[in-house]
Amino acid sequence: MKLYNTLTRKLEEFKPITEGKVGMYCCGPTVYSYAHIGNLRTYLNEDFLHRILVRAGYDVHHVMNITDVGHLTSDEDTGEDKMLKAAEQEKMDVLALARKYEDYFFEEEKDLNIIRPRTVCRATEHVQDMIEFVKKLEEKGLAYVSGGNVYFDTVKFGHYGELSWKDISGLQHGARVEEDTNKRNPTDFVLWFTSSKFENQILQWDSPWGRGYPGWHIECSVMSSKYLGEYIDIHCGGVDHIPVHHENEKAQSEGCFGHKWVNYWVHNEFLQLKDIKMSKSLGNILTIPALKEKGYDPLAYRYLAMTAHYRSLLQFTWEALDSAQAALNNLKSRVIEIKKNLSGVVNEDKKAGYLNKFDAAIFNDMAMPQALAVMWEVVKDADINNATKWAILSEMDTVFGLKMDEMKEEVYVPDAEVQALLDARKVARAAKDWAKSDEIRDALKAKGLTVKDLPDGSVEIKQI
RNA sequence: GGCCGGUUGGCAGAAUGGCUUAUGCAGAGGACUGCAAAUCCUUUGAUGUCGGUUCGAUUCCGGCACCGGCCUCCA
Repeated sequence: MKLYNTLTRKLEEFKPITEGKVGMYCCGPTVYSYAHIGNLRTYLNEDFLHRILVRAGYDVHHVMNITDVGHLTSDEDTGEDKMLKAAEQEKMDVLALARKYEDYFFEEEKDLNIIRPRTVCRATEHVQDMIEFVKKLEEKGLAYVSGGNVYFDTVKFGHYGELSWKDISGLQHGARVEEDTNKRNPTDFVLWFTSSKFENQILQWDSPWGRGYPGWHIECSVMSSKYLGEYIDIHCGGVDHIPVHHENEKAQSEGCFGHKWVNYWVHNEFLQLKDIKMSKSLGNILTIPALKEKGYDPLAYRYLAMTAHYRSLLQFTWEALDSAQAALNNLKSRVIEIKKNLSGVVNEDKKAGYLNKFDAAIFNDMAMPQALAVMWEVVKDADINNATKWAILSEMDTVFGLKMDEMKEEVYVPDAEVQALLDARKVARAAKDWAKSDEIRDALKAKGLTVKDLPDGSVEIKQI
């Protein structure tokens, strides 16, 4: 399969380090608040990648970190600690807060049918490993202590800036952020904090440099190498991570290991809300529970995410979500119809033809919109039987993850009151008393029930 | 200030040097229905702008306009 590699800015043929296996590390959430649907677009895209790799026959070891250690809002020794701030606001212990939002996060992922990574690792449970890692960097002369903190020396590292194609000399340092005068170079970043102003930071550990806590980037280098080794096939994250977080992870990892670290860097574009930039720090977040409350199926959001390529900005509008929900509903009724009668022989030629077309799309840098178009072709193909359609669709759904196998007619059982209304309407219709019939239909509609008069004279009733 | 990306029908969003510019939703017409709903059939509709290259450009190149991103934390 082909993947776009941020490092080379090119589409490259994917080749695993070990035949048949893929090690994939994805930056996970910082658990001080709910994950919003923008965050989740990235995790959805990573789920598609995971599923596509599985379809390609790989044994995928998917690792995701949970950032549950307080980290500053910047690489400087300034700013505020987001976790600590949230914990104060919610009057909770920091760790309890982290667990709470971690649980919420996986609930949302479950609603979106995202496969849980094989390894989920928490930063707070790997602090000793981080200390060892920083010690190695220190031994190699790539770290220095200044003002009590330990910093990574990006100039000594030698090839900093490769990922974001950043020219260090051209950076306007301090233009938008307070300068940390402890640093030797503007791009240097903290590996271990001891002298930050957060004396009441609850999550602190002893270290050779004093009591403190780790810098933000170190956890990813440490945990990824712990679970995947020093060579990683794919590293994912949002595009926002390219210039700082991933650049820093890469520098410290390659500095520590002494060789190339990640073969393919895959970055997801943002979801964009019209007129609003949604971010946790601004507090204007839209979450899966919020969508559910408005009556949307979380899988409608999953569907929406599939309609755009992962490297394009996706404009989120309520109209777009409505259209995704409508498409999902239509798909559901089609799938239910298809599954009602699966007798007959599968047309293997047609099946192979469609799946080849599908694979061509997904293996070409995850062209999910095109894969969806192929799916609709199958659904609407009048020349193949249901057995063939279902054989194709069920395979496609291992990638789409729309739970097609669970789609079934929802049987509505009317209560006595509703049944009485239905009986009364039946009588009215038999007498051709249309006014009365319509009146009852409106009354049922007010209760959230739609009535369909089927051609055979029976009545179908559904909850809206 | 520096560096990037984008502009496709009503919305979202693919693709492509020429053939009907996917797909979903919405819209229109018809069948069906007492009327609806659902379904089925049919169907309208788009490449920001000005130039250039070319037999031919939505696609390649350049100017302009507008939108967005990054250089701070962020998926």
